[in-house]
Amino acid sequence: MAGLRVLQSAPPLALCPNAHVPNDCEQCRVRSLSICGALDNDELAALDRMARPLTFHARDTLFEQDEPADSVFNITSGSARLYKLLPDGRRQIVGFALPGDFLGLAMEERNSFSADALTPLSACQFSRQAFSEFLDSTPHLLRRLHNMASHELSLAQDQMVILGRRTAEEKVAAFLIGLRKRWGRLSTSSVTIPLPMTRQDIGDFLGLTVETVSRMLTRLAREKVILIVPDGVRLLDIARIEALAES
Amino acid sequence: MAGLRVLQSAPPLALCPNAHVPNDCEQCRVRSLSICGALDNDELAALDRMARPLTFHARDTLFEQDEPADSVFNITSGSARLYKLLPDGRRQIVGFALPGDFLGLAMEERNSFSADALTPLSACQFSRQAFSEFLDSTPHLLRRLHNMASHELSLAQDQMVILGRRTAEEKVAAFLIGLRKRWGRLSTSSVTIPLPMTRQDIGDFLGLTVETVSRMLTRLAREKVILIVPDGVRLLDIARIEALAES
DNA sequence: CGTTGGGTTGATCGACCTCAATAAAAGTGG
DNA sequence: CCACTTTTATTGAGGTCGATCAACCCAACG
Repeated sequence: MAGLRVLQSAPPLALCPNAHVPNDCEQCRVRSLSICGALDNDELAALDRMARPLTFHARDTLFEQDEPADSVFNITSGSARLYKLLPDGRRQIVGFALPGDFLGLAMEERNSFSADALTPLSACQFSRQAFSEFLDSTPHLLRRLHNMASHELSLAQDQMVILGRRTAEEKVAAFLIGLRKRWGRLSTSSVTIPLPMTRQDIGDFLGLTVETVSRMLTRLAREKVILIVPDGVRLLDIARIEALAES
Repeated sequence: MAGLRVLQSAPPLALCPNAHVPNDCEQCRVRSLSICGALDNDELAALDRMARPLTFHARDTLFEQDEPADSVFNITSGSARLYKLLPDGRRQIVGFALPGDFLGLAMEERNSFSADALTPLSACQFSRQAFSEFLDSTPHLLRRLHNMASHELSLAQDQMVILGRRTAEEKVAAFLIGLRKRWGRLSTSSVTIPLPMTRQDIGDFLGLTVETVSRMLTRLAREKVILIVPDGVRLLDIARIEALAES
């Protein structure tokens, strides 16, 4: 996997299945949110034995588009961007992965997009082969995976509406509301939304240029709808911003 | 289901599971392509007993966004458009359903989009409840469903690239290439691509206006890349159009 | 026939892009 | 800890692609 660099100085960040420290899963902060939540103790132990805990630096590549998909990943902390590149360099970000997200839902031969870390990131890595076999013997895990894939599909269709039929301002508002919802599931209150990605990333997610994203954020800030803070925004007028993002 | 009108003069169009004519499935032209392809004879017979064959006129509604999703459908002939509406009337078509396609992959409580027939259409209808239970007892059908959902997700991500990062001309070219591939799986050769949808529909799928779609098709026709024929287009220069749609 | 729902074409407009400059922040090495 | 570079963010001026507005054509159909 070209460009993949795994941290050697692995601190005990892995919070999920870990081959060396069995049953680490039980302390995993994202267990109930991720695929693992579908498993009983015996199954969790079995999955545990298959898992390799990995950590990545910001900007490290998890995997690249079109390469053989030997592994699937379960993110336990940090965030990543998932993107497709056109031959001429244009980029479309198809999603941002947060803790609890599973990469490799499709279980296809090759990756249909690239993924790299936006922040230091830890994940449980599984051999696709082994995971697929485990799936065959654990139908309710398959059901869980299918539900997650269905949910992803639904989000992708929402994103199609945003990309195809919304103005720049609405796009940015919808993006913030969408992220708020996802962060909300992980932490408690969510008036302050962390933005680990750059303006360029946001633009490539929304089908806009960096400049337009910056202008729209500035405009929202000028109108006291949001407050721009380091590495995030604080939502000051949630009703206004939801009205803009209204679906 | 408001607006749903089922043809009463039901001609023997239903080619899949049929409660009144058992084992019709075996003659179903789309069996191998649809979910049914995953089943052995006994399972097919069981599914058969659950199926209600339905036919719709062009423009009939199959189901509507936000309504309770009591049924799932397997299209056996004809085509449909799947779309989301914004409160102010803007529309995004999230996909076109062709024979063999399954509607209701997500198995959620409510429909996340509306669907209506573009042509006379026949489908096998299943109670979502009953289908879900059947799924629990037939893991390889679930696997099949998951594979189809994964494929849908992948198509949705491709569409995100098209919507976010391509020009009007590229969008139209990519649309034609994408349809060609899908029709090709159903029939034999595919230089002539049926277009059962209007220019407005194409526009709402690609994030363009009717006028722009019309202009792009006219331009491609003027440059002898395509030939516009009644209810479709003929691809004259497939290399050129694939270059435009290049992913 | 008149009507209606597509489809095409032209003229004009504007939302967003492009290009450019500057500012602010984050590394990097001495 | 401070110069220096590199990356990211902001802001402005001007250009362009696709939208909007409007006219017209054509085929289907009652």
